[in-house]
Amino acid sequence: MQVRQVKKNKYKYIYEELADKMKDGTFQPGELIPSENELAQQYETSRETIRKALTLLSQNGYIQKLRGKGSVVLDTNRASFPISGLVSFKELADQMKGSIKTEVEEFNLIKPPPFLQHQLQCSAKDDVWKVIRTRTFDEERVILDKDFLLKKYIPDLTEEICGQSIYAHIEHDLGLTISFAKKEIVVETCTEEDKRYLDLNGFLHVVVVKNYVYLDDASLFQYTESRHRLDKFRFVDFARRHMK
Amino acid sequence: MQVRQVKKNKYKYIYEELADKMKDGTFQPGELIPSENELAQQYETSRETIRKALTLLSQNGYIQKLRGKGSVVLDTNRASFPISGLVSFKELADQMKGSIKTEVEEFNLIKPPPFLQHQLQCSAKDDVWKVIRTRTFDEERVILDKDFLLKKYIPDLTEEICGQSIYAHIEHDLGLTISFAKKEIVVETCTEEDKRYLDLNGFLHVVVVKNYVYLDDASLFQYTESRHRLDKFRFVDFARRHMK
DNA sequence: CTCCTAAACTTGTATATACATCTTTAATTA
DNA sequence: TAATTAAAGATGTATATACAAGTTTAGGAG
Repeated sequence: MQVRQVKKNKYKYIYEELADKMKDGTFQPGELIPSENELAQQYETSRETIRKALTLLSQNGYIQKLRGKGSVVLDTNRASFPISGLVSFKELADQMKGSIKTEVEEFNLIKPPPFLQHQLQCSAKDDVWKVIRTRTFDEERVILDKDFLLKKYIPDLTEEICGQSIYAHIEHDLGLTISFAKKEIVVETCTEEDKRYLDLNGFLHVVVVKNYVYLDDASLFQYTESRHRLDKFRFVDFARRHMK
Repeated sequence: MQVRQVKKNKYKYIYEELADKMKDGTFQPGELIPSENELAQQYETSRETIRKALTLLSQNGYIQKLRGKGSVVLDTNRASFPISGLVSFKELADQMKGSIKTEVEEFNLIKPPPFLQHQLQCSAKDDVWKVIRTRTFDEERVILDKDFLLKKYIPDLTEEICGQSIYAHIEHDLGLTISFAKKEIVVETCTEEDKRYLDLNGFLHVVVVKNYVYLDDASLFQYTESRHRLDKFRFVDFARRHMK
């Protein structure tokens, strides 16, 4: 247990620690975790701070709060449960077995055509990084990622960075915070580009995940199309109904 | 403005009212809403209560909180934005144009085969409602919904209810609260059942949305497969990254 | 006029208290 | 013994205060 700064993120620390205990099995699904008052004593903090941590756990599908009873641990073991969207390919790949490879097929700076101006809500004069990458599982290219990033937010992008993780560069190197995304999933017929870059195995359609990604200050900085071969697509999500 | 009960849901009321103001355009995207202290004065409440309402708005994609600046209104106008999953067909249909029709194709009580026992985490002796419905848009049957509900939670289901909205029956008639769901989206090759019930127009695959739906007390009561014709499938989502 | 600084305002975190509401347990009463 | 009641314990909501930390504004120094 590390030293905590005075007024900073105690509840996040508690959230992380409790989440870890559920992931490593210290808390088993179906069990009740200690009550809010007990936890407040254990962590030498107030009940409200514990409640903030538990609210986070509830939102992310770790627990269900039962009024008058306690907080029961939910079953989150469905293989590699991403706990809701916004997981980059790199993060996903880290959790998976098998041989995974990323190849940068195209990398250049462009002036956005009209459709991109619309998607990125930018002008024709803005510079945009265009990155096309393929993702290979078991010697098959099954995902085509088309990334468009505004240069005004990401000034220094290289082909090497794209071969690793763009998100890591943004968050670690640039110190920016990716905050939220709007996601749309549809199915489209394959384009010539899909046929050129992917091993389609005769499939005529791809699942397209369109992502509009925003920074901390609510500025849209990236539009991404992730094009998946039908048989290799899978999306899992946890959703609460009334968001209380 | 209605009378509020003493210690009940003031922050939810404020959340609803502010959300309405964003939906009807009183607050425009890009604008800053009044500060927390101003809102606390307007609603004659404490800042903490306002903060709970704003946290909800943030989680549901209505606003972005900017430290030191204020809360900016996000653009939620992308046509019929469901604001994250768990939207039933009935709720969705209410928002859409065109002729939409639901037809109950099968309705009976069964003993669950092994695969269903696994999906619903129940025993072979439990009674399960099996409901198969088709959804028709513009004279084409494009969605096949296969619902399996545990009778011990939903004792009195009728074919009439299934023709309307099962969710409304559960929440209004039975007074139960649907709390959360785990969702999985994959693509599968069409089954004979798909071909029998849907107008597939030559498509060989369907998008399958598998839903595990839970009640308030964390009990799993429903497993649903929603099978969509490829060209009619669309899923939109709002997701925050670090869930703070 | 320009630059810098300090004040004012904003959201973020931590703590404390009070009471409501629901569940479970224990005690009481018939 | 059985049913009812009361108490204890759990989470939910509302309020208040204090300070931290980021942003903007206003004012002063040069």
